[in-house]
Amino acid sequence: MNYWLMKSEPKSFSIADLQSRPKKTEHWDGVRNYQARNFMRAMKKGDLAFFYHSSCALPGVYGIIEIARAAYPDHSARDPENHHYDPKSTPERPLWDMVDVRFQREFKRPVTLTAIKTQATLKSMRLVQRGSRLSVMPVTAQEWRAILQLEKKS
DNA sequence: GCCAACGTTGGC
DNA sequence: GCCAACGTTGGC
Repeated sequence: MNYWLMKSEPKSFSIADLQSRPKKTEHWDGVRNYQARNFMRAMKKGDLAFFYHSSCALPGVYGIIEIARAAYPDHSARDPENHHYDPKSTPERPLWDMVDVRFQREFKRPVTLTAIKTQATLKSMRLVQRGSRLSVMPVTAQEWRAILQLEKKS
């Protein structure tokens, strides 16, 4: 089983939005970065991910979601009306993928980016590396446990 | 293949 | 709104 972190702007899609969906499940579309896409392709059903809120008052990890379906073509890439439309993606050769995620739980209090940055054991986390802008990234088992520890402390 | 210009991300 | 950092595009 692998661990991940997935970013979303809560204005567009928050962990509360996911919880309110039928079966608490939604597809994670709109990823248009090759490295992030490749990470999604490496995801397996049953993997766990942190739901991270970005570009908001309090950026941080807000809860835990589960990968409910492995990567499959992101149809939003072929919709000219969609903000993430990409004409390079065709039915024969879909360029972009998405996964389905299911709500698992929301933290009582978020583990903020600030808290993560000040935690010595999380200094090497990809999230806080200089210039790291990936919206989907792997998390090690140690980092996963450290974040859960921070949740308890908060 | 180089690289300038441009677009995007995301914290602050 | 600013801006640093990075990715992508496209002319040459």
